[in-house]
Amino acid sequence: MARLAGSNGKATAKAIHKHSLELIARHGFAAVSMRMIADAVGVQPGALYQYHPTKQALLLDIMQKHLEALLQAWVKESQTELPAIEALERFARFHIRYNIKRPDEVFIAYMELRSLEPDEFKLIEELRRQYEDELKKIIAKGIKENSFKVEDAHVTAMATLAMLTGINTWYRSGGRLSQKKIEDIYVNMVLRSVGCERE
Amino acid sequence: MARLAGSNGKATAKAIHKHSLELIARHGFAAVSMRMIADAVGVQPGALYQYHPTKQALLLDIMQKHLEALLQAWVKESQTELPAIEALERFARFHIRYNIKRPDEVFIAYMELRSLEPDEFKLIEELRRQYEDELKKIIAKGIKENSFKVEDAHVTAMATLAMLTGINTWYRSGGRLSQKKIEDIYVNMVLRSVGCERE
Amino acid sequence: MARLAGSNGKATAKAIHKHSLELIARHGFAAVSMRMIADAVGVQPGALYQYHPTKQALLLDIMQKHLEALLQAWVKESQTELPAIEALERFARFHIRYNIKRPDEVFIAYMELRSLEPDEFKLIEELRRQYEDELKKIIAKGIKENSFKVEDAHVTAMATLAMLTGINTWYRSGGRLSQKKIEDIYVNMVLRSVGCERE
Amino acid sequence: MARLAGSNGKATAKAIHKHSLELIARHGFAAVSMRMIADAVGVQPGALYQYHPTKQALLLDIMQKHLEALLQAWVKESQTELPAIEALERFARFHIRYNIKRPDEVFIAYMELRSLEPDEFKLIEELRRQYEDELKKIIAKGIKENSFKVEDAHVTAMATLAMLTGINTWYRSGGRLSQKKIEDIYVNMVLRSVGCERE
DNA sequence: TATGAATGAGATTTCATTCAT
DNA sequence: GATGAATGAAATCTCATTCAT
Repeated sequence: MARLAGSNGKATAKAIHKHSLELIARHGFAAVSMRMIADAVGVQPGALYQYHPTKQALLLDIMQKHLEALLQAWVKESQTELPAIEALERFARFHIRYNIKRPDEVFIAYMELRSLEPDEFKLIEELRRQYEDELKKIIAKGIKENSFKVEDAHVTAMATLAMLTGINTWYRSGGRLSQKKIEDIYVNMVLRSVGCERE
Repeated sequence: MARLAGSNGKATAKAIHKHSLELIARHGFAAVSMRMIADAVGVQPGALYQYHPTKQALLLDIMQKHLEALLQAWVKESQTELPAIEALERFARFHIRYNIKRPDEVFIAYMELRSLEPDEFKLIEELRRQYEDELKKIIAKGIKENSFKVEDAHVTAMATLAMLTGINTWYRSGGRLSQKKIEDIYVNMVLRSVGCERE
Repeated sequence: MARLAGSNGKATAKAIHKHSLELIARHGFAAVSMRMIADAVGVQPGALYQYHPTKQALLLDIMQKHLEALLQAWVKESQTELPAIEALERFARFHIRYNIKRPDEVFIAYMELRSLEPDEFKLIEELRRQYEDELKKIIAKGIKENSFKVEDAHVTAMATLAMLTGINTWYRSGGRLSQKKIEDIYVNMVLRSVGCERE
Repeated sequence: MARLAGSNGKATAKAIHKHSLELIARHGFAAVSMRMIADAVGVQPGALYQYHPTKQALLLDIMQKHLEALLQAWVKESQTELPAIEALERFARFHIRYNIKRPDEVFIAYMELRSLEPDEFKLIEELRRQYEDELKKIIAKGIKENSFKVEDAHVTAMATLAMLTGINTWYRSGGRLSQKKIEDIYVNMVLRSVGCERE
């Protein structure tokens, strides 16, 4: 009918974001219908189009916001003057902590790349590349400092990221291991894998 | 119309498998229609139902066949009496070699779990668990033999698999590094990450 | 929000009329949405309902205003005491001149009759009939005066109107022929077609 | 569900054509929904897409088929060696007879030009131009033969066509005048309008 | 006088699936 | 073994309209 008493654009926008996130992470973008999202939000499907012109645009918004927030959070956390070993540890801990709290965003950013149109894909890939570069820079520094013993900087970065991000495939909060413990285990594995033993 | 001269069930079955694989890997199960598959195969959509009772069954068939073949291939390759270090190296090399040749199957087996019905999911999860157990056994052995220094057998197995399977996210045949070289780099990282330095 | 500083009802009403006219003429009533009109005017769709209770009413307003203005203009132009030949020429020149300046109104009045509700249709048809009757009266007079040689007054009127109104289907201002020249050509054709030669 | 016993593609295609024609002529292309057509035909809306890939394509098909049939019919009817006066009469009679039997096609071909996409429009315009050229050739011949007295060949052709096609706006079969009588009246008006008196 | 948020209905189109042939 | 014709349901998106603000 019309505008409901008490209805509020900002609140609806947030609700759409939240429920899209959950639904797309659980079922996949292609398997989630606008009706499902609308039902979750508590509006009619047509109302969604006040906030995103297409279903695609909704997906792009989710991915873009996530990656931009990730980058910004790392920029805040990182310290340029750190030795490579400490920088790597800091990166690993940051990555685990940030991602473990946002499993849906992380999952979507990785799984739904194929659902993007070419231009959208380029945009997201660029953001992802920027984040990967942060790790590559640390590894390159470690090599130059002679603190890391690795065969190939690029391969090492990819392998490290895969390992760290992989936590999300099995971690459930409240499980056998505390988050802190998991962080420690992974940090040790990562450091050993780049050939730097800590006693 | 009736059966076309020269039409052949076995060939059609294979073609369906091949094209489903490619299409589902590229676009995702939910985004692939039976018509798309039929077009790729060169038949009418109805013909697909001679080979798989539903679209779901087609997906299950693909995933099940892949995991069973993977397990069987590993059984053939593995040697029970090997020391853990060598067994881990053998496993890593096997995993890389096998998966790098079958990116579509691997991708689907990982990505489309959520597209399965509960019963189908249980079946596939059981196969996946069997494969993971092979790696866990090796790690457990290494711990008992005192050749590995790891904090947690389960976490180590998960992290190792994530690292190895992650190759598929960036590897393109004909790239900068030969497959052999990649194998070597990853084997070294894996061995170092479980705390066992070689030479 | 509330009324914008500088917003002005009269100006908005005029803008709605102008842009509706253009859009409906170009795309057809059914193909024009209230949103399209609102965008062209530069307001939100809801604002249109301050001026017309429904989309239908907007269309009726356009058609009615046009036909009433046409009739009034002819009343002003016509002179009852003229001989039929001169009256016919005057009518033809008037019709061409008036319509050639208002292609959108003419087009809509003819094309969108079917978009009207029965009652609206009756109202518009009555206005149109009044205008046709003006021509029929002239032709009847010419027959009585023996200055026209035609087989059927009604058919002649219909044919003449079709011919004259047809100009709008091909005329573009600034074309090969001046408006004056077109008028002359058509007047000659019309007069000849009712069998009255002028030397 | 599935193919119905006795269902037949050719018959359905014809039914779609017939009912689309009627509905679009009555309500206009934009105001006719695929569901309306499907209901008239007696199938589900989806079934229409076995015959035309889009609603647009259905419209184009109707217009193109009509204009091609019109041209072909005229080619069959025309005789190149006729004097211009007789050729014009023959054209006028053909046009009236052909169009009076197909009011829906004629109406759509004229009214729905604006519903076409640019490429479709070009295609239809070209066919329409070919038909107009047939009349223009006759008029040009009459001018060269000195049997017509007209000011401008193009304008005369346009005016003549408008007059003739205009019959469809008021003619209803079974009305006051027989079709033969209407033909005669219009032929006389047309001939007089090009300045050629017949006694 | 106008906006901003929403509705409920309906538009075109696609889909998995069926089954007579 | 495969086609050709169709279904019934659902998808994305648009629309006229409403009404609190």
